[in-house]
Amino acid sequence: MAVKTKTQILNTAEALFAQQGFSNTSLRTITTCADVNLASVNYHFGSKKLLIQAVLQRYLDVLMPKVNQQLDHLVESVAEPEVPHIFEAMVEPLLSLNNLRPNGTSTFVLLLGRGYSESQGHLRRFITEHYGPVLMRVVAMVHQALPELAPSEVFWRLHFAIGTFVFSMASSSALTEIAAADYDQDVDIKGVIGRILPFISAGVATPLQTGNWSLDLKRDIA
Amino acid sequence: MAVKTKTQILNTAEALFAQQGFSNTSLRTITTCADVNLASVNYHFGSKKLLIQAVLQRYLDVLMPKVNQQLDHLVESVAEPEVPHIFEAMVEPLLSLNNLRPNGTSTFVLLLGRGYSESQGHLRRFITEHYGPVLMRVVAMVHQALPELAPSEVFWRLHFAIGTFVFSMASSSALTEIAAADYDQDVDIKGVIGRILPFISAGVATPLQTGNWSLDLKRDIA
DNA sequence: GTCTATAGTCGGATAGAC
DNA sequence: GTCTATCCGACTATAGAC
Repeated sequence: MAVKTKTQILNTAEALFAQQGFSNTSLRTITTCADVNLASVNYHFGSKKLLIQAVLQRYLDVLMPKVNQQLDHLVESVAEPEVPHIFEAMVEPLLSLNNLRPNGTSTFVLLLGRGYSESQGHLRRFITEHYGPVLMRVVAMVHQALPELAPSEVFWRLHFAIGTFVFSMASSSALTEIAAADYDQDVDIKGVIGRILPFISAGVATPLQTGNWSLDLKRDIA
Repeated sequence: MAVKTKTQILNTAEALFAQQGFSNTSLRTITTCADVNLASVNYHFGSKKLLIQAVLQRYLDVLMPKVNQQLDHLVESVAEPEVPHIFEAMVEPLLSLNNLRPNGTSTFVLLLGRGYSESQGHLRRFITEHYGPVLMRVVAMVHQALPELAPSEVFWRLHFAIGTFVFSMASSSALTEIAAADYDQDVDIKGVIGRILPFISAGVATPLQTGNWSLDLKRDIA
């Protein structure tokens, strides 16, 4: 029963964090749902912050090496990988999280989104400290595929892509429901990802606007 | 002093909500910063939830008619409005919120993002109940601009676009922080919107993929 | 309308017995 | 490792004097 309590807490916490967010999920709710004692969280993890990090670490420790591996394969087979190839390379590692745990993919992406929008500094620091090199590599490869873009522009577009991904995962149950009801479609998470990839690839790789967007706008609406 | 307290609360609350989110902003903080009594919030608004709705309503009552008006102008001047035009048409009303109040645009968009990511049901219900028709109109116009796409595909892409926008706004403090630290950039809300528009326009209007994306992927990583 | 004071709730964290 | 019991802080909301 020693190890079991710890993983039981992790499993329950990640589900609740993904559903309700970090700050809206209390340790009391977690321990009640997990059927463990309230004090055991602090015993095993030290604090709520460290529990949050542990929940994400379980996924990142699997995901990041696989992404790195896929990028290795990519640069071996393609001399100059384009943006869609780079994004495609990340899909298989993401989907493999479903083998790790039921609904592992969507859960992980949801947690990632929570980390952003609740903007708790400790989480971002934790991720960049532990998995910085792989993240840097992705950014560098995208930049190499789009040399005409300034580094800051690459930064913004990649975060927009993450935003698209995260929001869609967060709403995916609602979205697939509507799709089923209104369009008679049966779409799973793989299907959603398949629809997102062209969207974000086009967004990231779109050429720079020649004129000033705002000025063009002003003219149109004047 | 009768009306003044009420608007003072609204002004202070919206700034704090935008900065820190709804649940992380206490009535104590609001009333202290507004230099009014703690009990006055419940006297004027009834509850924290209704205060949140009142804060957003002040913006939506100005924004939504303007969006509708811009769409009127658009269909008058352009026979077949394209996707970028439709998105552009929403920018001027958004930016006009800066005339309503200092930093009105960024405040409103931030609030909207918070509303999604904190996913309090009452807020989304409030918005769709009060401003549904204008939202429906936008969907119809985008579909008209992309007749080759199935309605379901339009549905998916518009939600991707919303996701990009909402996530970026909700995380904009985190993003602008990183941009300032790593790229020495000082980006305001107009800059963020200007970067998002080309991204989501390209994503929404991208041609359908000829082959099966997932199968291409499988081949690449096999 | 505005204030003080406080009730009532829920949160994270810990001490100490077992 | 696990439990009970509890501390202490922060919050929403309200009652009642002015």
